[in-house]
Amino acid sequence: MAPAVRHEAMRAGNLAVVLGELDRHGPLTRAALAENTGLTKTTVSKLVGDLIEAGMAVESGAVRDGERGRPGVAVRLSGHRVAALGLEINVDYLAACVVDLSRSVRVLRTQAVDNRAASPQEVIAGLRDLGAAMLDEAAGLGLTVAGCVVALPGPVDRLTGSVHSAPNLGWKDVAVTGALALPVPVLVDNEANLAALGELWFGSGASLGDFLHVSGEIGIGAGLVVDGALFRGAHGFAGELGHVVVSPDGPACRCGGTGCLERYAGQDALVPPGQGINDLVRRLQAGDPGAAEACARAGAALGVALTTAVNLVDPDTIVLGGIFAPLYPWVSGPAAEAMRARLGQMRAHVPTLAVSRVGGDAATLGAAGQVIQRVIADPGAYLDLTAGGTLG
Amino acid sequence: MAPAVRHEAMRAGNLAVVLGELDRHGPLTRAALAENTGLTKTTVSKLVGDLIEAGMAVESGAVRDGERGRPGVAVRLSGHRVAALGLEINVDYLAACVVDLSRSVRVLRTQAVDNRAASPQEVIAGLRDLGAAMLDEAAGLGLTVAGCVVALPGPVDRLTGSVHSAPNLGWKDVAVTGALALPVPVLVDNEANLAALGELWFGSGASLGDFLHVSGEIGIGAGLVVDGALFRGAHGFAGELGHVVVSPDGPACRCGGTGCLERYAGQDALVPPGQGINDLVRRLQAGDPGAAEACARAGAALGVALTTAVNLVDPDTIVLGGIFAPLYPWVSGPAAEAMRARLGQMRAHVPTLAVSRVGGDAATLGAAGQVIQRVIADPGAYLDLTAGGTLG
DNA sequence: GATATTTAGTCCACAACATAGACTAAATCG
DNA sequence: CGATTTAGTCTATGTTGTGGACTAAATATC
Repeated sequence: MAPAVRHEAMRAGNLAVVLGELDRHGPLTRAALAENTGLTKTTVSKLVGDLIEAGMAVESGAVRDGERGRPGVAVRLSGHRVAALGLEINVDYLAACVVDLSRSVRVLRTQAVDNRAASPQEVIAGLRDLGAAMLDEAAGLGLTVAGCVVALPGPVDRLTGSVHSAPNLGWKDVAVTGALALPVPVLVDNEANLAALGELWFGSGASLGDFLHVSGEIGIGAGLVVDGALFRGAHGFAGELGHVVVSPDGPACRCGGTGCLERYAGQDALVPPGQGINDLVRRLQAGDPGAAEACARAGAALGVALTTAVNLVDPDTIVLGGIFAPLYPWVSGPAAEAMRARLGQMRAHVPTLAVSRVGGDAATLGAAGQVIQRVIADPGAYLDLTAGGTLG
Repeated sequence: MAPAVRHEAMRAGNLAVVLGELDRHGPLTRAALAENTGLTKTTVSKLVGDLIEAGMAVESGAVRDGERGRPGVAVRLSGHRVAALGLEINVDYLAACVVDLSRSVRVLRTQAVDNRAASPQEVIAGLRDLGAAMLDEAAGLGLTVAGCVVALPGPVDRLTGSVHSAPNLGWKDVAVTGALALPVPVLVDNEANLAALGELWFGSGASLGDFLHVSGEIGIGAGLVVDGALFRGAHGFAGELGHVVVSPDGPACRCGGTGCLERYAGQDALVPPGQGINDLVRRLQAGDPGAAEACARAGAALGVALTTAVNLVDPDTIVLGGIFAPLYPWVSGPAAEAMRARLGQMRAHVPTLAVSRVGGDAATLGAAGQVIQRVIADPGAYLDLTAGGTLG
């Protein structure tokens, strides 16, 4: 049920309206904010005052809109006080970043580690060290970290902060949030979900409407962004594109099914064991016809799965990330062709394919971005956090 | 952007909180409402007073909770004043219903007409007559109709109230809202979407969480309900289950693709032309092995498509409606088996299959229910409508 | 260069709403 | 019958946004 609306909720709501407007439509004067939000100038002035005091907004010089009249003072999001920590555990690396309220990446670090060889406890200990170092660094920059999100390659229970099963890591029933023990609130989330959000906030997402972001790795995941928010499904396991059935009589998959997309377009289907995607790209660039053929087949299978996804979920755009980003020139054509052939007659608008603009850091950035998003959506909850903050 | 929160919005929000609580948790005393919503007794009393004055709530006798102390007065939704009109245009009938605020069906009427033989203008004129008759009848019952939703078998543009293309009706670019010209606000929506909502409000939906409702007819549509609201996708065309690819090399489909679910489990794939579903059911009940075999094949194909849907969209339950309701005993087994085989290993919870409890009226009822839902979600917008209302 | 005009931002009296707690009402318990 | 308990109302108060008057700072016009 929607919570009762009290006076404080009204206040919090309007703070969010003003901060959200600053976030979306750049620097604005108080007068313009009043115009855009429908609030009075008086109210906007008070709210902006509070945001500035909390270090979430700053004045940034006079602005003449060309017309006559007294010039206004531009107000914009401030990146000087509030920040977020993004962490990522993946098969062969740990990553961390600090992002400030204006979504500038202030620190970004990656550690190559073979996490399959280590126990979950060792991996989490390593992540804690990395996270703690990032928090120190953030403090050194004068930043107060509002929270932390951890990206994991597998389905997670966000309520308990634990992983039921992450086959790629070899994890089963690992409690992450508790074990991490960082001095900020911690949430965990699925890597594919966060990569989609990373694309939304740090890639081409702002110019996209609703989109489906495909994270091709060993498994193939997808994140669906609708109205600026993730669609998670009833249990948080939506977006398992890798196990969409491409051909019911196809080869057996590790999920127990047959003919899943993963068997046609996952990394293991494209690259012989021991090699990486870069090897494949090199062969493709050298003009190896067998490699091109394999990619075309994978692209066609991807196109079938995406057709199905479009029919069910109706995204506006489809962004290919992960291994499909470097393979885009060889994969996207056949995929788009399959979609056009199957969808073109029924739909006025067949979704466009696009490459991911964010590289391998999409999930890490999306993790931090999710905290920032939360702050912007409810600044009232974070005013205290930062009021007594560092220098300023 | 979320609208600015003004005083009136606070009021409207709390009215919705109270009315929503009454809707979900049955008759409650003012004290219990205060407890449940977090509002004070004073505030609840004022809000309840307004709701009673507007005819949206009534007091209904004293209540002793068994304990001692002064007994409270139970307050519940009132069905005596506010109502909604649901209309449906389908291939071979028109239907209409009047539903009151407490979601009781007050009038329900169906007219058998061959709408393929008539022009869209004639069909809409017929619907207008039916709708106007229902409005008269509602007025006779002392009901004020807050709005109307029209269910159509095809994708609609809800903003303009028009149908781009409804192949089953043979319609192309028909503006419905404008042509209908009823003296209440009119919206149009897709039949499969509304059938899902019909199941939510008039079937087993209340006990379900998030669910996918499959409407099998000549085409196969689906509506996904998440958090009590429809998931529509970017353009409102989500849920086209009928064109999910079951087998990429399968038979050609009228959509231009190949191997769509519709070709395996649509009405035309199960029943020879000229016959209806009832004929098939009769053969099945008589023990016709060929018919049972055909249903099993259709069920298996449905299971493959549903597996894909579960992977992408993660519903909690799947409700089979339309032609799959009478065929449930013969179709659900193979479908469930396919899903279990493909999903059981990965997922802790494989969605349950269930039969629709609402019959062919699901979409009509869902249409009216959507208006009721809107009133309950924002009673403030409808207070005036009913304040000067009929007798009382 | 002085004055009018225009736009930005602040100030102050006021209105809308929810709150807290005192108060009245109506039941059961002893 | 009085004590206790719970429901509901009443009154004074607090928080928040509003509207319009006011000040500030620019350009346009004469």
